Amino acid sequence: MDNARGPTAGSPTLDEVARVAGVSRATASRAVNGGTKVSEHAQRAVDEAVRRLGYVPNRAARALVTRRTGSVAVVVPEPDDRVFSDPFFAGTLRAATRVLGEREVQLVLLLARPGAEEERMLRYLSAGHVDGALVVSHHRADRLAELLPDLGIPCVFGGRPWSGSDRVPYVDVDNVAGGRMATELLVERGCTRIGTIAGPEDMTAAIDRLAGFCQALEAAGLPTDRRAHGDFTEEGGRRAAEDLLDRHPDLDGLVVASDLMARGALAVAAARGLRVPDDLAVVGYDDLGVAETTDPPLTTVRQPINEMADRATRLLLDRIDGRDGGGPYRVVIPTTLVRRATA
Amino acid sequence: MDNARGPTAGSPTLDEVARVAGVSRATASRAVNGGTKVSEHAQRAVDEAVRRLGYVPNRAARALVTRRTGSVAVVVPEPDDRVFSDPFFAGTLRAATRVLGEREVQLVLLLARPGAEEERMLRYLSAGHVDGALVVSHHRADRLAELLPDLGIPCVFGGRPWSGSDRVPYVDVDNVAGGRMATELLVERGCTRIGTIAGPEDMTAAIDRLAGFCQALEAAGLPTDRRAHGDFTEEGGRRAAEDLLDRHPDLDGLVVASDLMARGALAVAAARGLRVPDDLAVVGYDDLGVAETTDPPLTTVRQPINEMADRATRLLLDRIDGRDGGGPYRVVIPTTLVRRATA
DNA sequence: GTCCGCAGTGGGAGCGCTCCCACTCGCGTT
DNA sequence: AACGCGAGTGGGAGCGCTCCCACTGCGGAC
Repeated sequence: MDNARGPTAGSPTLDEVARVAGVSRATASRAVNGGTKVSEHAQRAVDEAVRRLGYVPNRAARALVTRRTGSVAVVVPEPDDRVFSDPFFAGTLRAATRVLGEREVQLVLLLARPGAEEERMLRYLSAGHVDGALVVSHHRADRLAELLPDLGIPCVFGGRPWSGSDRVPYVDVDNVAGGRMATELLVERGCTRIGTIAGPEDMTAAIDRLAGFCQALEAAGLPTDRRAHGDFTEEGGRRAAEDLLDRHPDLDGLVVASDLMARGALAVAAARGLRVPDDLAVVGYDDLGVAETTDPPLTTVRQPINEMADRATRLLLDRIDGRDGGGPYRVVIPTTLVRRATA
Repeated sequence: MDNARGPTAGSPTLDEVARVAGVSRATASRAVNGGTKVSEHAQRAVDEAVRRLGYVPNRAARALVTRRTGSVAVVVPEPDDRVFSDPFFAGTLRAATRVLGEREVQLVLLLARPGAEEERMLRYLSAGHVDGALVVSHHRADRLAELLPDLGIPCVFGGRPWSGSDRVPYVDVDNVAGGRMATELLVERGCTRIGTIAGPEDMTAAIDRLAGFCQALEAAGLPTDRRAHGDFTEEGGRRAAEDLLDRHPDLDGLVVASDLMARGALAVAAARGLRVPDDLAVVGYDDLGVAETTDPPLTTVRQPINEMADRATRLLLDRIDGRDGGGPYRVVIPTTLVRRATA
């Protein structure tokens, strides 16, 4: 059971680099990490040695002394298994990967359902195994926004957190404005019996979009009580649409809090023989790939998910590096309306 | 710019644990890591000290000496941004997270499009930053199956790899049998003009399903040339169905290599006024959530994705631990047919 | 001409851990 | 009574790195 081919078989160390370059280990170290106070001559020698030996710094050794792990966690406290069916995650993960990759920071994925897994996740985060945490898809029930700041680990939320919004930095899209824009479009179109399929009540994005919906209707002097809630999935949208249309068969406008749900609603409308947009105008939310492919193509509110994740990740990196005093910090990104065929 | 509150502020070390427990650091270490050769008395004292101090081992220090990082990479060499829209990933990631979590191994997500990002990914893997790699969604163009074994890092493929299948361990579902079963169902049903929407030609899963399709048709003495290819997305399925039905309007049976594509095909059939299953019987592939919600509900081949990812992850862990000689190793998991309304 | 300052350098300590090895001690064996 | 032996223990080295600090030259200021 000899574990591998002896001790340092392979991986050259900084010592070897130093020897080959004819300098001390300290100088080699300085040369490897952005050469402050290193003569041009020494720098070249070290670069050359690194190249020849194929030297790669040992992350563990470096982490031991710097107390930095060079990795950040993407935390997904999602009770629902279908997390990934939401294109929101794809975009977030992809953008985070890119930004982190630029800086050679590794992305550790932490998937945890509330309960026992959440326990372990918190333990993990507080153990200092990562330098920071990016929290995505936060729900009211997970008390992450309250707990994380006390863990002493830098964190940034994607989407406005519950309760802790004064303690925790976050990047969000302007969901209130988005909900308002979607609704105003229907008002301008001449709809007067406008309803909404809102998202889950334990997510701030859903609450905010609903608030925007109400604002627009109140401004137009229209009632705001035609509502149903879905869980951001297509099936949930279908059920909510059935429910809403049963209760309000005279609906002529519908604001849906996600494109996936809107697709479900479109199917229900078709099944009931409602022509879209003539009988029922529909506006979705996301524009992350599904809106183009619905039938008819969905008018929707675009979330600049890529920009959002990008900003959030950079903000986290900044905080890890101690830039920007560590106070709360928020970025709100505007949304845009994308007109297609349903409204 | 004082970085945090001094050096060891907080995190107790093993030394402190040892002191509190009244034993040596060596004994404390033994007690903390599965207590071999530790007296019951000492074990209790250490456990107590760990609890009181809230001790958590420093991963970096441990990694430095054991030459183990305690993390594995999940490699997704996916050229397509829509990776996550495929429920295949959700399942894989979720199962891997669970298995890895049990052992306190962290999951590092490596997303890399072929090209520059792939370069970096390979560099990363060879630098020994992770103990092993689980490769998911491998394509012919990424030469991972050839390159990885030479990197000296344990790896397991989810799905049969191209070319390197003799050098690389993998876990796969029996796609040939799955394709055959789906096709046989249509044959038994009495269909005689059976076509297929196959997956991308650069993925083994697609090739294998197509092979099963051909086997079944040949056994029944039916022609196998009614084919179109899609990219496993709904939109791709739609396009392929249009194409296929344009070329063969008389089709009475359709085997589709993924449920998402099948949904697209169903939409096309509906648009053309074809009744499913009476005019056109359809069988999908996956049963990972979308098959239940199509209209009508899709008859499909179930991939035990959870079991597959579970096995693959455990296999990887075994190889990392040096169990099972390190030779090639393959697991092929059977699929089952799930009958719903489309065939 | 002496001295200060500063760029560049190397020695060495030490991060927190594991593991090798030498040691003690109580027991059964000869 | 002397010995061997194995279970349990502690000392200490060392993993590969960074960073503090002391040192060497060499230029310019006095």
